[in-house]
Amino acid sequence: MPNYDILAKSPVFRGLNSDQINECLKSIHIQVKSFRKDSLIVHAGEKVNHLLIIQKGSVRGEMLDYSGKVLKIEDIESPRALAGAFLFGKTNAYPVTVTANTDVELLSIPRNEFLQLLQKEKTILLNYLNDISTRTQFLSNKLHFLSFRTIKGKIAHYLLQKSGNNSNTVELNHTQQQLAELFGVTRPSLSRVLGEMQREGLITLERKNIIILEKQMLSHLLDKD
Amino acid sequence: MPNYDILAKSPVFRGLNSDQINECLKSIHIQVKSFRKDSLIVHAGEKVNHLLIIQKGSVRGEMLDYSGKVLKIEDIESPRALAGAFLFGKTNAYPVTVTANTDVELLSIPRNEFLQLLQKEKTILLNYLNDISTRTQFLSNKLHFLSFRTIKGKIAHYLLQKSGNNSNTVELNHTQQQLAELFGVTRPSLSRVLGEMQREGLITLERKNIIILEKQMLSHLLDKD
DNA sequence: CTTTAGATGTACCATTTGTTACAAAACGCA
DNA sequence: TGCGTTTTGTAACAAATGGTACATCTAAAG
Repeated sequence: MPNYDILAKSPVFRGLNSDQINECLKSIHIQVKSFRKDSLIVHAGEKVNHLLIIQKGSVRGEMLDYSGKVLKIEDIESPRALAGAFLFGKTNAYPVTVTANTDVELLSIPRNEFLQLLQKEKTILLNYLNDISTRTQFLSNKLHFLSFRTIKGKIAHYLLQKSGNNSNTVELNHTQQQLAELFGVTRPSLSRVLGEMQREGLITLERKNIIILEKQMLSHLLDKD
Repeated sequence: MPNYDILAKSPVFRGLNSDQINECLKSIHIQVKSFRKDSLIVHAGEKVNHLLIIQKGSVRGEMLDYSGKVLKIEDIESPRALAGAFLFGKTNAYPVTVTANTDVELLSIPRNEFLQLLQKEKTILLNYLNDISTRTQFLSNKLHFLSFRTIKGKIAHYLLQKSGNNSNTVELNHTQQQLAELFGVTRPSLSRVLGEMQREGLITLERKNIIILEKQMLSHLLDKD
């Protein structure tokens, strides 16, 4: 049966208390499904017809390649929802195969019932819109970022964005290793290019800071392409 | 004043007839704003507080770089909406500067009023969810695609996706130049790699078709990373 | 102050891709 | 068919990045 306290923390029901959620769910047709550890929950390519919210446990999403080998793994934990943006839209199929990491309980809401919920409860609607929109914005930014071909371009973009219009100092909250992963390049390559840019007089490297010396020059790196 | 016939074709109001749209808009507070050709409509970074639907004319979205130079341009034409996914979500600011290509009329709906509309009209809600979701899915796919480092990997992914499970022939609807742009690489590089893959016995190149010889080998190219 | 694990700088070479240029092939059209 | 345009194949070189290895530096723990 539904655990309203957990659901109250989920991205969809956030902002409602247990009683309100109880009230909402009473009027629509829902199911709670249980899965044993390591059992298959959804297969990649299956149609998405229900909103699935993880009420208990943890699952992993695995992208299978064409030879059946695992490509990427993302863990999704207890109060989150599965593939929110795939409930609507054209494709309408799970992009990943989902497997239970632990014993799992899922709250399953059919798409049409969920639609009713969205119309009835403004908070849920807003939550859901926020969730999808935020993801879209994130992907959009990521894509823009990856569109810079060279490492130098990515660094320039990153620094200019971080520094804003006034400051010339960027504080690094990440290690070079983390930055490299963010940029999709290897750590030594990143380090090398940072060194080059310092020798060229564009920036100065300090412990946890990077000081921008030639903002003008940096922005010109972004012109091409 | 609102042009209901045009709006009936917009992604948001699709499926409703002019009368129904008229009915919807009567109950909420909307504005129609006019802009002269080449005038500034929104500046990048401005808060998105209204859904803007282009009722007449065409606008361009320009991403300005840090030195003030134009980076990319996207044209948005008459029945479409501006920055739909940015009405909600965290960032909530226009990612582009929007300028009028022609004389333009925009239907402007405040976010809160639009929320009411979403709750009242199921069709509009569904339209809007479909729109955002489709964009999210598109971006998600694009990102997955770009995550393959090498040209060979991208080709392999492209061919396997296009061919499906049964067929071994992929019909090309694009020139190499178009494919290269899709992959984000130069045309000669693409051609070279295609040649290599043919010499390696993975594929056979024909005029408008590519025949997959070693599906197994192709999929193994996607394993790493 | 040492110790030690993690973070960083850097060097060397192999691969990959971009750039430019040109020739051959295919295509469309008069 | 013949001509001009577009598309494709390919070569030679430059530039960028990856992979690996190792030395140095830093910071936290003792």
